[in-house]
Amino acid sequence: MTLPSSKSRQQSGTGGIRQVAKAAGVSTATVSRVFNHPDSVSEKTRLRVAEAANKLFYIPDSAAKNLSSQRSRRIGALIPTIDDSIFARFVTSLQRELGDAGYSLILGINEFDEDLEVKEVRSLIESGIDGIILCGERRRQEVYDLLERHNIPFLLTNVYRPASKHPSVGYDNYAGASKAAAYLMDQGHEKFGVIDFPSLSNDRAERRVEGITHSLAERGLKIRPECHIERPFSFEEGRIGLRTLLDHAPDTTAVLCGNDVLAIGALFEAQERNLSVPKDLSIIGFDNLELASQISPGLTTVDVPTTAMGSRAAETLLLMLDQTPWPHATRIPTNLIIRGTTGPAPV
Amino acid sequence: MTLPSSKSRQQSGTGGIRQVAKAAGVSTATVSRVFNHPDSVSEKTRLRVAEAANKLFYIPDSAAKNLSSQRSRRIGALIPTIDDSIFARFVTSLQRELGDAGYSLILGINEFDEDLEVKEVRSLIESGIDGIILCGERRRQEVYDLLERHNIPFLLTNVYRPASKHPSVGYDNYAGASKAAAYLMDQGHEKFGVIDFPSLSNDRAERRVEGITHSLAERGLKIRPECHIERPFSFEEGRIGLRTLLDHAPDTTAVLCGNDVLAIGALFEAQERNLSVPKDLSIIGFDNLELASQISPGLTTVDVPTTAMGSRAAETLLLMLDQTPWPHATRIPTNLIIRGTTGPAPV
DNA sequence: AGTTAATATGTAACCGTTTTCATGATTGTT
DNA sequence: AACAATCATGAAAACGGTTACATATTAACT
Repeated sequence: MTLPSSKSRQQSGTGGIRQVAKAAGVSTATVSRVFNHPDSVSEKTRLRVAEAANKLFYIPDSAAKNLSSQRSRRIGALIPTIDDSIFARFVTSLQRELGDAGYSLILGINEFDEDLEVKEVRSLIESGIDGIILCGERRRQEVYDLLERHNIPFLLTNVYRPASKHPSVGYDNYAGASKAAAYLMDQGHEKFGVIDFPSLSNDRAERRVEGITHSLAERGLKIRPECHIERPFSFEEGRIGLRTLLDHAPDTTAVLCGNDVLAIGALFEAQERNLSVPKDLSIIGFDNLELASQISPGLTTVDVPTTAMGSRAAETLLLMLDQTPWPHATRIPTNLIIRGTTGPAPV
Repeated sequence: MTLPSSKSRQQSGTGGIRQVAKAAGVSTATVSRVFNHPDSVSEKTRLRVAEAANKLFYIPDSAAKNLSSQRSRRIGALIPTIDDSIFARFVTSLQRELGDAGYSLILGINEFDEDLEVKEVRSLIESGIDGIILCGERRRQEVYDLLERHNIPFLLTNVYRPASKHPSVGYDNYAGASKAAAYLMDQGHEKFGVIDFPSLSNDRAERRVEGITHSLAERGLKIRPECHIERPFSFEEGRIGLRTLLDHAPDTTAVLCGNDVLAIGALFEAQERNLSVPKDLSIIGFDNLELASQISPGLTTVDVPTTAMGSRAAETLLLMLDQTPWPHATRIPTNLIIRGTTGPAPV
């Protein structure tokens, strides 16, 4: 007497789709079609299957789908931080657009740590992604190697680099910063200070500084090295930045900051020192956070439309995944917003 | 003469693992073991397989892995926004902790939209997750139904609910807010205003209001309905909130805000109206953003250690996934930070 | 050496979908 | 009415791994 040899390692026949198929009295193939090619199924069957699926709260298993279709519909985003409205809005926008297209976003936050970025890209690849969003251009070569080796489409963002071999969607840090510098020179300023991220680890900051330097040079001006302060990202650091700057160069009349947080920190410090802004000192930021318009005086800054950048980035990456021709570099325009922290140089 | 009926829809025998197996002269089972249970394979074979895998740049296919192991090592987080330092830090902390444990985080941002949350939970389940992090307790019942039906462990965060049947890790909004109210009453205030999120769609806001109401009631005070202003999240809305409040009740001497952004907006409005804070009006926030300590006067607020909450949440969810007993409710302590926006009630 | 226990490997079922091909049911054409 | 063309459905083979069980091999005792 032989029992049916039960070799199964798990209960069998559990496939959600099979239950739906049984409930609707059709084959699994038909159920699959109802969801993926509804037009190829007769109205009657479609309704019956839909009803059965509903009743059973059927949700297709993604691992099975992924395996069968050979794509994961998942996209990774490697970003330095989300505790900064600019990146937060960027990620939000990415998530919305990619989500609408049926992709989910996997986040890797590296806090400006390049080695961590390498680790994260490796883990993203292992976890199986269809494409990846990067911020900025400068990073460990290994990241590019890994991505290319595994044939994963990727897109640089927050940076506009038409000359790079990699596609990009972003704004022109160089142009934005030089526009700001030009405006301050038009107001008669000659003694400048710069407070920005450490540019060694941040190519965007570096580009901004280049923009400023170049713009000043055109009118025969320059920034003394001691007037170029590099500080990490926080209001407090902006304060420290201005303090350091004024210690070294008390005659400074205009300060260009790499982002609004540093700028607002600097503004607070100026106010605490009873410096009148903009009468004694002009301050200019970069990003245009909501806060910039709410403090008083309002912060003059360079507006960066991050949400738009997110949409364009998502759009572009989706084209890449589709193998549809995509724009190699998309430039998101920046805009100088003049408010109350800037004015004519003191006489 | 019959040809071998070729029914395959794709080229066959492509499984990366099979190539490795062939190259190393072993079975696929052995290759799998080399990667997942190396101790069960002899040294000699292990080396041979490892070499073959290396030579072929073998990376296991995650979809196949997921399908066969029935877990994805992916965790979803459904949060209202990341454009708020509190949530940004929370998510950052989650991502770090989960990442260290080999999980990736999939983000769903719903902008306080409950219907969107339902959609996102559905899409998360579809995309295959092992567990999920939720914020707050109140939401569409459907979310809970879906999660339970699909047997997905989930954890409520940002909320401490020992009495709920669902596990939670968070702070006590009720206690935090009543502590703040008590402090203001100790300062002699009697005419209160509240500016918070719309509590209908936010149980945390509701709990805070309950805490305040209860705390006031203990001393025979109450908040008139027209002094309870509900506004969405932004500095500008905080301004509008205070404007509305003072229109309805110009004699208000203390304002409790549901978060620092609303509170700082209210502070800006007060300053613009030349109300002296805290002499004429006391303002208190909730969250303790960096900005709260930097503006002047510094904002009195309730500190919420979000980063710690993120770690504990990650930790707890991992225990749940492991089926190791986990704490049903973890309370993250809040702390009243007294700064310059609060003081004795005007005489 | 003979028996037993432990260890290493192979075989094949299974995870839950998608899709190719075959078949059966309809419809349209003359 | 006969035949072809179209449409709807089903059967079963993939997708690339993991793992229960069987089997072959080696080590460990009497």
